[in-house]
Amino acid sequence: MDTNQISLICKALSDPNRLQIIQLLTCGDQCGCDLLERMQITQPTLSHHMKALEGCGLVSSVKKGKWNHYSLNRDQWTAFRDYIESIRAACKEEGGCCS
Amino acid sequence: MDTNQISLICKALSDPNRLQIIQLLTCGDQCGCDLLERMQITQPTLSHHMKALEGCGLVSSVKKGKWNHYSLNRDQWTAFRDYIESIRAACKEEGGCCS
DNA sequence: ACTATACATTGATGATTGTCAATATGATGT
DNA sequence: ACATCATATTGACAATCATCAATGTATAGT
Repeated sequence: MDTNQISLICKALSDPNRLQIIQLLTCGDQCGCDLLERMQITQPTLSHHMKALEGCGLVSSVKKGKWNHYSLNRDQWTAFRDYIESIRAACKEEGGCCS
Repeated sequence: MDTNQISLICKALSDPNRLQIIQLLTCGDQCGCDLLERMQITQPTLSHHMKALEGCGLVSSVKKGKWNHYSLNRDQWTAFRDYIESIRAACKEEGGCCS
C-alpha cells in the first residue's frame, strides 16, 4: 500500500465520529440506523461519513432489503495496520537501519 | 489515549507530505534543511507541517545552534500504534466480542 | 558590522470539510 | 395506492486546510 493510500485512510480516520463508527463496527456488521442510534449526528451526516469510510476502502456495505449492512473491510484494515507497525522510531538509537 | 487524541494524530498523518516526513524521521533525527532537501515543498510549508506534527505530539524538536533537530516521539507513536492494533474487524465471525 | 544560513510568522488564496435542513429515492408492509 | 422506514443527494454555510511569497528573527562565521 502506497503513501497516498495511507494518507487517504488517515484522513478518513481523522474525524472522531468516523473513529467511533469504526469502533462500533468492530463488534460486527451494523446497519445505518443502528449506528445512528448510538451517535449524536443526523442521518445525512452519517451518510456522509459512511461514504468517506467506504471511499478509502475501510468499510464495505451490502444492501439487504431496506437496510445497508456496513462492515469493516478486514484486508484493508490489516494493510493499514501493517504500514503503521512498519514505522519504527529513531532506529539510530537501537543500532540503526540507515547508513 | 482517547478517541479525540487519536483523531488528531490521524489528521496529522492525513497529508502525504507529513507521512513522508514521518518516514524520513524513521531513520533518525533530522534537521529542517535536511528534510527540505528531500521534499518538493517550500520552507514555510515545511515549517507549517512540522508544527502540525509537533502539535499532535508525534514529533519533538530540539534547537541546537542554527538547527532544529526533529525526532519521532516514540511514546506517542507507540500509543497510537497500540490503538490501531486494538481494532479488530468483525469479531462476530470469530467467536464474537459483543452480545 | 556584514553576510549567509536555518527557521518562524504573516497574509492571502483557493480548496476541502463537517454539519444540517430539505428533499429525493427506494424498499416493505398494509 | 398509500404510508412508513432506511438511506442518499442537494444546497448552503462556517470553518479549516495546504500552499506560497514576503518578511522577520535568530545564530554562526568572516
